[in-house]
Amino acid sequence: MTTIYDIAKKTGYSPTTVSKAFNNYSDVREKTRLDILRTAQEMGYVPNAHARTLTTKKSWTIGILFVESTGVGIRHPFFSAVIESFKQVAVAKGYDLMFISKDVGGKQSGYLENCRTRGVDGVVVFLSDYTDPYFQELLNSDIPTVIMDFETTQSHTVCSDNSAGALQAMEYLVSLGHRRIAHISGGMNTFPGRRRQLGYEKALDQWDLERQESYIVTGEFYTLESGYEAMKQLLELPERPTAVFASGDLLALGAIMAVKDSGLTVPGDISVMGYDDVDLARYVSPALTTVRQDTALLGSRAAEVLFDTINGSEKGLEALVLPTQVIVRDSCAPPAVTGR
Amino acid sequence: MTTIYDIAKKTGYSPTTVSKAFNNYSDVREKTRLDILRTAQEMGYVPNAHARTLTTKKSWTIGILFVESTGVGIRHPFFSAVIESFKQVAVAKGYDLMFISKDVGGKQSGYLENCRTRGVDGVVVFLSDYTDPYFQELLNSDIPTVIMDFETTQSHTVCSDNSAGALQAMEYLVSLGHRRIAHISGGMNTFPGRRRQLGYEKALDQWDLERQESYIVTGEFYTLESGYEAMKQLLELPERPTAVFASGDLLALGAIMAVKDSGLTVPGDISVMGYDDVDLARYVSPALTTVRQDTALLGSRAAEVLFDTINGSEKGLEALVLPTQVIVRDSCAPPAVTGR
DNA sequence: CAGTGAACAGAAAGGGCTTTCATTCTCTAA
DNA sequence: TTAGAGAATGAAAGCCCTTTCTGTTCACTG
Repeated sequence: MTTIYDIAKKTGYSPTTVSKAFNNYSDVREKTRLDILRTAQEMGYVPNAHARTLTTKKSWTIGILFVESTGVGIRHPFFSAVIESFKQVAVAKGYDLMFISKDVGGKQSGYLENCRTRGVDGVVVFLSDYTDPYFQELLNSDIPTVIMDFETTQSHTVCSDNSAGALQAMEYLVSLGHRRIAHISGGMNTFPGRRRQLGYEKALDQWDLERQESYIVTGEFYTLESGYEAMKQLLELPERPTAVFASGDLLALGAIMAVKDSGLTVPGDISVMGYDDVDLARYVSPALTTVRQDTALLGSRAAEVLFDTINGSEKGLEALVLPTQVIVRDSCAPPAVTGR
Repeated sequence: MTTIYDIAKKTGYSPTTVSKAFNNYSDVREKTRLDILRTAQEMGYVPNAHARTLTTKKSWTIGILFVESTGVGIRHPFFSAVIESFKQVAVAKGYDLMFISKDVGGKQSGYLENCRTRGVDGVVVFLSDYTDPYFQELLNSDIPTVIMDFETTQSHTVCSDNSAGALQAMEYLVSLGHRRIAHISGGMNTFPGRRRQLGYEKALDQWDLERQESYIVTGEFYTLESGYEAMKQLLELPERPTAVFASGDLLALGAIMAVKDSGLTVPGDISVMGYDDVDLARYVSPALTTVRQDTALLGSRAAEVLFDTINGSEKGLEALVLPTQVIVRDSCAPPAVTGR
């Protein structure tokens, strides 16, 4: 492995000058610099990031903290979409991304410890369970963080406007003429789930819609299966809703299957609306009407906020809330005019 | 930041002993070790991975090299599924994962350079274009690598048996009674695409099926759109195929759309088979009959092979080829008995 | 011609950890 | 009692790089 000492020896300059040449110090003559750079090239020199980090305390590494309970991991479409766009900004600024795990070197520890050990310059956080004590520990630390899909005053946060998104969805359904609209909630233990349900409830007030306890059913973990079960319940109601707003696309797909299985049609008998606009929403039949989150923007804005902090801008904590958009496809229609 | 020197000072032992205590050297008395560990805990000591790497030349980091042309990045379902399972093995063995980009610190360089700079212990490679000169450079280096979805004698490789998978697909179609089977190829410039097409052609021979130039159409980039276009072409053929084997699920979905748009049905008029079994294959209608790759196994086997190499097992190069499986759903049926 | 400042270069001290080798201490056996 | 064997500990060098501070040279200025 070639080091700056080897280059120093070969060129006759000191290691100091070699280092300076690489770091564009002004007190190195251009000719000297070129000489050193050329020799370095010839000798196949590659700088050692660890040695550099050791002295500069800067690792040019961002940690990705991503924990969710269902085991899909990276495959999670929302996560991967956001991270992809985050990554582009990061790479452009010279940072690389590293996954942070809870245990380091086989030993049970915590995120914070792993972050410190690895010396990351910042962390981007995706968590389904924000009550995780290890996460709290990280939050209380001085490591720059940006948290996705959550709100707290302890860190920068970036999320889309879940409540308003739900409201938009409801507005669309109302505009089609629906009055009996049910909600398949993602559950109150995830932040977006809570917010979307809140949006749903706001909508009930706002347009003075029928409010029934039984119109809110919870589908755990945003899975297709739980969406199916939730819809089954809704279908058995004496006063069946004419439309259903599901807190996630998979929930909506499950709901659609349940409707079909019970011999009814979507959107003929029941309209179903999703949330997220995952890839497959356009491919299913009927294509899913849903609320899209701007994942690309979420990722890039998060990156910008984080790098601003890392570079010491004193803007104070940012709580970005990004707008959503209703994507109209084929799973919603005006309610059937039934005997009344 | 607490260092071993701080602990040394506080406990009265030397830094050497402190270091040894952490690394379970046998020449540290148990009492001493416990004393040191407790003090470390109290002082909030966290080891510095960079310092350690600097001396040991081991970073406990695996680089992920993933480059593809279409811009989906991490969202790529095959990639993310494999990496997720790879990651689990890696974390269990104490390694963390880091994305390797082509340019390091804003400067254009190469994967190899970035790997060396970051001092990764190994690399797992996903590339759509294996002729990339930067990749060749890495391949020729001495950094342990495992390459997914590719075969070469210069590195470990892990891929599923694309050719056999295609053969299985064809076998299934033949078993349904099809004789005029077309192929929507992913193109010859990706390794899996080539192999699958090879399997298709083998099948033609094996079952003595109708062989027509025009039965092979290429859908670039495995996109839905190109699948659609490819199918359009096939539909215009004077002697229309009764079944189509597509090299990827999105191609197949596009094909199905084209069939529907032309007023025909799947599988009534034409059977369509995919490859990959992406998540959405089960959700579309008709649910897609396809060939599944065992992504979990691909990832974990790749990890094992790589860690074996890193830990110096001298097993020689491995070229793992994993079996595939036909997943029967609703997009294939026996050919319609047309006027003959 | 002394004095000044710019331009260029290098010595040396770290940064936090590991590892080799030497040293000290404590027993045991003769 | 003492040589010798372990057991326990530590000194010091090294990993590769950055940065501060000092030193030298040289071209000018007044």
